[in-house]
Amino acid sequence: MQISSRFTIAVHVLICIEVFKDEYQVNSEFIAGSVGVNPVIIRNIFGQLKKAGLISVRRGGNGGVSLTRPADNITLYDVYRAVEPLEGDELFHFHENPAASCPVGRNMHRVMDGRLRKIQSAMENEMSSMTISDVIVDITKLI
Amino acid sequence: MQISSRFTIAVHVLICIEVFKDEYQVNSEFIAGSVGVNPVIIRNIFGQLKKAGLISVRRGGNGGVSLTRPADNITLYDVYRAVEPLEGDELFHFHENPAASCPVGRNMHRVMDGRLRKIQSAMENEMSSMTISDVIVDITKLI
DNA sequence: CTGGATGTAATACCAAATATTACATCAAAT
DNA sequence: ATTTGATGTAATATTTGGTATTACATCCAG
Repeated sequence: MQISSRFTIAVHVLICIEVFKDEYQVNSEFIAGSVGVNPVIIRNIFGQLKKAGLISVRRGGNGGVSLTRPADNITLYDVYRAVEPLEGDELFHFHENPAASCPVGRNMHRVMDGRLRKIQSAMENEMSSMTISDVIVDITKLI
Repeated sequence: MQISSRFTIAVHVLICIEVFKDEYQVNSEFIAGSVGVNPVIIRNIFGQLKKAGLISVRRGGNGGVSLTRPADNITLYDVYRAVEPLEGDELFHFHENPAASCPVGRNMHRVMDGRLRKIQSAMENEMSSMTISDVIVDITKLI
């Protein structure tokens, strides 16, 4: 199962906010145009990014969004956590009812939990090493 | 979005095959009992593990399954790949229609693909470092 | 031939992602 | 204060995928 596109959309959102902040009024409609989705999708992501403290949103006629901290202080992991709320922060889903009567079923969690967490951490650490600023640097070169 | 329980179930299946091979006739019904799911779920996973070359399945009255190679030569990544068929092997899902007219939308893939792949590789490398045998060693200690 | 296992189609249900409409709410500008 | 234009969010629909279950065809050993 894939990680939903909300993650890449959220990255796209943050990049737009930073790149176009001086040229345009960056709002949900503007960003929706760049991403290619419905503005409501963007607004919902606004809500998640706001709750995570990554952006601040202004309502009203001159509304729009802006970053609450420098782009080099926002990692891809921050974004991931903001928009992919996993139950108990667990990337892997465990089958619910292993048989307590079976020596294997009874111990599956004990032997797997640590390993699954290690796998998940490897991924999260890699995400933590990349910032929105890094991505903007690369995209600016291409523009 | 979580990785489906097929992965942990498949690990459970392989462990059962190895641990109980001398004591019981290990078939879909037996394993389903240990995992706590319907036998058809197990049979479908049999199909995926078989296609990946990890197990061989015998039909008929004395049917059942067995590993095709030593448990220390089956990594968690092998299992993951067998049962989580991702489109184009991509863990992350990209929004489909970024605007070609926008300098950010136009270049999102170029600047993100490498990073996403690096994140995914970190996870896959970690999985590759763990074998079914490792898990069995731990579970045997607990039994 | 038959019993017991796999293989798999068909179906159902549920949850989540995504899209869309509609409208309440809010803030700034006039 | 009214208007304008933006966010916030509820409601709904569609689609996809995971999971469960039944039914039955297929196959193999004895």
